[in-house]
Amino acid sequence: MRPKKVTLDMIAQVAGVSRATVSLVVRKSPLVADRTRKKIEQVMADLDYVRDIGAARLRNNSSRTIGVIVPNLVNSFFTEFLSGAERIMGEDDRVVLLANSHDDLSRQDDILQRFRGHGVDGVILCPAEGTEPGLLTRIQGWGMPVVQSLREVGQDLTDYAGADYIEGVRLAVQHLVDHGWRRIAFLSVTAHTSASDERLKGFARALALTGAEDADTVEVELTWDGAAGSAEKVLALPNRPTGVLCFNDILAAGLMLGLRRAGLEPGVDVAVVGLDDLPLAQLTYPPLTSVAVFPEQIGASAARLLVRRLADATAPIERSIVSPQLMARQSSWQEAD
Amino acid sequence: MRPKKVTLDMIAQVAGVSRATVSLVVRKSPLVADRTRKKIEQVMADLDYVRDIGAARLRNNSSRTIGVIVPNLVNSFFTEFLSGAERIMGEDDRVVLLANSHDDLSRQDDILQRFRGHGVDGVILCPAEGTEPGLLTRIQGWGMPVVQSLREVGQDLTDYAGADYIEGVRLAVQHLVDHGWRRIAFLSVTAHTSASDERLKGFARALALTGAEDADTVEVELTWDGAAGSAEKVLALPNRPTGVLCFNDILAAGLMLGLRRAGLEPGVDVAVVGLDDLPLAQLTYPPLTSVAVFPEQIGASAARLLVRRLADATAPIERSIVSPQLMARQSSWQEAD
DNA sequence: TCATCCTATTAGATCGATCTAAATTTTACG
DNA sequence: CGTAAAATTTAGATCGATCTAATAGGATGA
Repeated sequence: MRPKKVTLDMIAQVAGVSRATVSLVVRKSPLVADRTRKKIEQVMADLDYVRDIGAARLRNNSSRTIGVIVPNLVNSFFTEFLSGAERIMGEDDRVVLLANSHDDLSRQDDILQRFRGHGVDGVILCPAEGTEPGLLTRIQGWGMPVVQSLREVGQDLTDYAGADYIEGVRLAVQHLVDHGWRRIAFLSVTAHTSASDERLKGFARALALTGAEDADTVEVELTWDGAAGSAEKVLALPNRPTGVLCFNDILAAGLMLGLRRAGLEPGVDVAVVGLDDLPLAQLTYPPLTSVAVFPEQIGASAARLLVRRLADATAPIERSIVSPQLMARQSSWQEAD
Repeated sequence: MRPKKVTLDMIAQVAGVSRATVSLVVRKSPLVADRTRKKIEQVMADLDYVRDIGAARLRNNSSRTIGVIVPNLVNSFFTEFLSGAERIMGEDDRVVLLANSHDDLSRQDDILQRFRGHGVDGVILCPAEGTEPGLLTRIQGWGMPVVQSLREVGQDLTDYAGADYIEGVRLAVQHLVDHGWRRIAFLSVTAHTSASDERLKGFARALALTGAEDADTVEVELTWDGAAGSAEKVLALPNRPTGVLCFNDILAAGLMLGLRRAGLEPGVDVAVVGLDDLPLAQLTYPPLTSVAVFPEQIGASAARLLVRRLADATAPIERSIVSPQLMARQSSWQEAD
């Protein structure tokens, strides 16, 4: 029924050479005479040959496959991240195995085993909440290179690609202060990862640096309900803030809606600033001031770090940090109209 | 350096049985005696054995890998779609290869070749703009089962999972009419795929069905610039609409901003309705009335269709259509406040 | 006791490409 | 022309699991 697969042997047969020679052509070795190469390439094209990478890997141990594990996929942040990683891997003629840990440790373990069984060459991991540094060393013990991204566990265990949220938060706070919003609160999330720690740390530093007044930190869940209820909590702060910096744009958008429901005009009565600059930041009303962190670029960097490590397992550990950029919009900066 | 890989042979050696028996245990065959199985399982656990699926596939032709090709990844619609597909495949102990065609035909071809080389068991394809039906039959000629999703090319060539946009559009138009917005325009995209055709067709039908007045169709590019400029075009229509139905929520959100910039209040002066009900629909101001199409479910359905076809290549072709649901919000339905 | 039928296990070939080491052909040069 | 050196090509083993067909060891029944 299904047409027999075209193999190296067939090509060899038809071209009148040995399997080994054809293999050399496939791998673009310079050892083959030009005339021979031409002839073989012709036959390959005629028969529509497709090299079986699985079989190749069995012998030479490179599957040209890498795994990416993200903790969720509903946030479009991760989509862009993936998109960047996929792009670079595609350029290097590799393929991306995708999996979603849902921030669940045992699921994350399952995925790693599955990836291992599939012989992936390496992994880009955004560790699930609660991941222990031991996991990283265990993975490396399997001979599987890892790059962490967006979140980090352990100190200098692996290469890392991420955003500079410390600087991002500083930009945001500086911007608020520059526009006269001096009593600032931070709207954070209940889940604790290096991603939230970093922002909190950045917030403390930025306050010190700018001399702004700390109106405290509020934590909500990173869900629609959490976002919806955030305004209430923020407005209940004893020292009511004039500006609020949010963990990400989703919370910021939710906060703006809540403020409005409470009769306050975002950007006029209270300034709101988000982080990440997702596409939705441009679509809220008023458009949301946010700090762009370029997830596509982070994904691409993570991929590049992994490719580099695959080429040289002994290279020194590297960190690639993408610089953030403030996108000032009307949620913090009403122009006279 | 890197610890030698644990193979079936080693397990066999240690357990004092043959490789073949161990293989039977791995595949959970009932042919093995209980005592033997126990012993072998113990050894596998002790040595941390991981079955090499690539090697297995070489012999038995199932890689437990499927490919998913989407035309872009920045739209969070596709993320949710992916998330659903990945979930079902994970449940079936399969792994997802992800690739992004960027709606580019030659890139789509490349990806298919790459997938072929990796020996994927099947593909979920959201065909790039301009894909010919011939491609589908070609893929099937390779012996590679395909499920189309979200977009469809050709008639009943493959299984298909998608949303019922005809009904979705009907719901939206009916809703507009019910709330007194009777002169309705459709804001579409310049790229023509089955996805846009279906919505346009649905629009024509819905007008006929509800007796609403056609205020014409406007096409813009599905980009931020396109969305931003859409209001101008809509307002320039000779027969200025009182309600606008949009291709998706991104355009709808852009349109609302544009309307506001032109001094019109969305939901009061002009009703706006989106399609897809992305998370951002709840975060715009006013919150956007939209038709939920449940991309996560569509992705899951596509995956289920593919799993089914992998099990039985001769099964009749099936279509799985998820029913849409109207989410009424304030962009079309101001309550007195 | 022996033929028969299970049940449990296994030897050996096999999937498709790559690697090693050796064989063959070509070229170069005295 | 002869032979060493260089350039090409190749036979055969190999990666790790699965499949086929055959085998060993009981249990059963006549």
